[in-house]
Amino acid sequence: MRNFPLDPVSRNEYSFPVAMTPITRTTTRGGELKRQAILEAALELFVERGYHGTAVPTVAEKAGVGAGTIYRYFANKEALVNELFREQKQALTAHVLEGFPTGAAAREQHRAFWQRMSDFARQHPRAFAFLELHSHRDYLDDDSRAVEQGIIEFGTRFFVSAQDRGEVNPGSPMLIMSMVFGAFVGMVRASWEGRLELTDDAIATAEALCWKAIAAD
Amino acid sequence: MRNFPLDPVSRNEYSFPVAMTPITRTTTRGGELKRQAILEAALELFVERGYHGTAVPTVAEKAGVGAGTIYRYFANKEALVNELFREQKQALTAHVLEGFPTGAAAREQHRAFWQRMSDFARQHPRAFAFLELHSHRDYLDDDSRAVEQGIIEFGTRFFVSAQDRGEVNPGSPMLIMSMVFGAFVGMVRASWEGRLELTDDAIATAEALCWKAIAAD
Amino acid sequence: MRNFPLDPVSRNEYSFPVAMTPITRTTTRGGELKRQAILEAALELFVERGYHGTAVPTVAEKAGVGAGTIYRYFANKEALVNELFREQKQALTAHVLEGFPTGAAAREQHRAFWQRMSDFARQHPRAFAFLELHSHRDYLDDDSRAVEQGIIEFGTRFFVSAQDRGEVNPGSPMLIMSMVFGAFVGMVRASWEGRLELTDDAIATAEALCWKAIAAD
Amino acid sequence: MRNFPLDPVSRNEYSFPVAMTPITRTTTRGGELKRQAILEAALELFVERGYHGTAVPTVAEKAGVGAGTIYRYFANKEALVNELFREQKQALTAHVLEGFPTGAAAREQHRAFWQRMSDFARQHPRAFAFLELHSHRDYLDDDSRAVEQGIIEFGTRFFVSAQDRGEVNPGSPMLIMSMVFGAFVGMVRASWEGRLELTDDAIATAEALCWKAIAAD
DNA sequence: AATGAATGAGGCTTCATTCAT
DNA sequence: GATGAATGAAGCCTCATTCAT
Repeated sequence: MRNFPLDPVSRNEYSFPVAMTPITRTTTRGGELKRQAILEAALELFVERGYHGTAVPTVAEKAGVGAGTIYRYFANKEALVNELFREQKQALTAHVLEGFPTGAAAREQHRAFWQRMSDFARQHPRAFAFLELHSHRDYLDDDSRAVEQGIIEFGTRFFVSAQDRGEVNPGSPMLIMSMVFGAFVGMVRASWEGRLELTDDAIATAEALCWKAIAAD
Repeated sequence: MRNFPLDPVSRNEYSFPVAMTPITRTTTRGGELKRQAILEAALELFVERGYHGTAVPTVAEKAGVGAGTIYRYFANKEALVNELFREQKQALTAHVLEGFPTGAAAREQHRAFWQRMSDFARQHPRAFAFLELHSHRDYLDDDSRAVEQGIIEFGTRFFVSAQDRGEVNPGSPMLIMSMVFGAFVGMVRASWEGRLELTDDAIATAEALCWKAIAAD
Repeated sequence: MRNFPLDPVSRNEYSFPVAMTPITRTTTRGGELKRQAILEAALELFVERGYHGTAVPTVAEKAGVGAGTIYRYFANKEALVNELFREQKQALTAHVLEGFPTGAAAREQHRAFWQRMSDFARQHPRAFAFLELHSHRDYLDDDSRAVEQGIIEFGTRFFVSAQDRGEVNPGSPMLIMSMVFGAFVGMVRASWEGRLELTDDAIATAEALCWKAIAAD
Repeated sequence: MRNFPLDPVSRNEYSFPVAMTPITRTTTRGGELKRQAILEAALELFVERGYHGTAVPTVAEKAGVGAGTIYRYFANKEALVNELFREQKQALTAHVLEGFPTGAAAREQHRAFWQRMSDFARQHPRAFAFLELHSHRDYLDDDSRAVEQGIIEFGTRFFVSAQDRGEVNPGSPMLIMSMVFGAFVGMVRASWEGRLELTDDAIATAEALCWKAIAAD
């Protein structure tokens, strides 16, 4: 029926995929504040100009620190972008998964997914744009790829489980997941590019549309 | 009923939106060959490392021409990426629109759209990846943005028209279009990242799913 | 009698140890000229301030080329200092060995050695200072170490051979060689530091002193 | 007979040339300990990588003190290297000169010189390497140059005196001194580079060789 | 027309030094 | 007194662009 490989145990169970480690690299509050300022500045600039298009001193200036200071917190530019990616991807993941109604009906979960993703995209538009509207294949390290893998696996398990319970039509869970997530990203991209507005209505409509596509007949 | 602004004339008509100008900047055939070699090399490299991550001499080397030669065909690096973007976007547009069954039923047109897009994505994976998997906001000029606008407008008009004919459920055409296109991109991205294969079956399934989402009840 | 390890074949034979390759890295004359200008500028500066104390742009300026030009001829600063070291060490070696009276009496050879070394030190004082008055342990690569090894081996073989012929007193050839070469360097260093002058007389005196030290009784 | 300029008074007299000031810059014992730790760390690093190749924070780390602490003991990096040079040069000088048999026969004094130098080189190999195997022309200040001058003058006076007593062959004392010292350094350098071992035998042999070179006929 | 050597501005990073704690 | 986080000048190197050939 489905040739998607998943170990039996996980068929009806899917859970928190990524470590939610609240990293505290520096002991001092001031240090952590500076680290955050650097990450925020980098996020903003990377979204606008991309990783390679952004100069480290520019990040420093926007963060309000000296250029050399960045290297007290990050080994180099690549480490900076990787830590930023991981933190934001984990934040997105946490935003979606914390208190997620894992036991509810599939439709309910689908709605929750769209709701939580939309919340995040609206509250952290740049983080979402950085994560999903840019290609990172160039500089992501293994750790970051692992973090990225986490939410993909979670989504896939959700569809597997929902299919097994007969609430979602059969079909490759990876394909379904990619399309649903793609549709969501497409919506956010349109909003990001000013072609539509992410109102509650729009989101509800989008979610309903998507559900129609995948709901069991 | 729909507040999406479209001039009345175009409601039931949508046609070739973009200039299909087969530009021939250089008179010699050899010149055109070189120009194409440069564009192909640039495409490959931009996909892998991004625009800012790619050095002009690297493009020259991959194209098998001298570094200075690039500047006989393109004013500078930014002009190069813009021409590349336009040519590829226009190629994609042309691939979808040439001989498009404009008069057929919406479902038929939807199928044609998926089919043609998939064809293009499979025949020119790097072109598609360059166009849709990268953020270009940094360097696109007005001309390029206009070209990009073209296919968006075409898609939107299709949905407007199909809605007017009652074949597609109401709802913001821009939202619908963004989600359908997003779903398609999501599918291709998954394939690009090796998470699924773009088989005929997968594409047919995906199209059917999408149609379920938007088909009039 | 002597525990210094040397294969039997080489006992009475010692010959040209290093490749005398007249390297021509760039085809154009202009290129080679620039390369030489860079090496000369580097030599002068390294002698004065040492390798780490010399900035690459300073070398470029003194050589009369752009900073980036240096990297067309040398992979990086370390490659530059290594090529400089090898070229000069080989030049010194060649100066001593070309036409060296290998078959003559030991005293004659000793005289030739002092004569040729002195010639080189007087004609190329900076090259000699760079080679022998600085510590290179920090940045020399294997190739350079191999080149350095060449002349040491040659010297040692000379003493081995002369001892075997009974013209030089027994004793560790490595120790004798190190002391004779050290005495020569000591003399040149004194001259370099302005404490004496390298006149023909001084050199002849020095050679005679040294020979007294090692001549067979 | 000899045109080497030395004031008449000093002809038969040579004595302790340098201030042996045991400087105590800081009152506390702990302070002095820290100062020593810094100097030792610097010595080790300067020998390995040279002055310019060594970063002050690296010295601090190796010394087990904060980076800022170094600046409580030394005005700046250059002051540090100069104080290090002077202390070690004075230590070497003191090691050779304290209790030196000034009145003994020249041969005896020559033996004492080699013996004491060797002792120092074996007990403080890094100090000797720092002092004699590196070029300091870059950063030595006048004080340091004066200290360096001290032992040179002592050595020269010894040879002047020995020549006057007919125990050493005539010839420029500066040349003789430079060669003898050079031969010694050559021997130590060979040992430092692993080409021979500084055994008692080797040292005795070396001293005998040297004496042969300079002894009056 | 084509080349690729040359350039120097600008990018990433280090490090001598300072200063708030 | 001691620390080490912070700084920004300066170092090494890259690369978009030019121009002599």
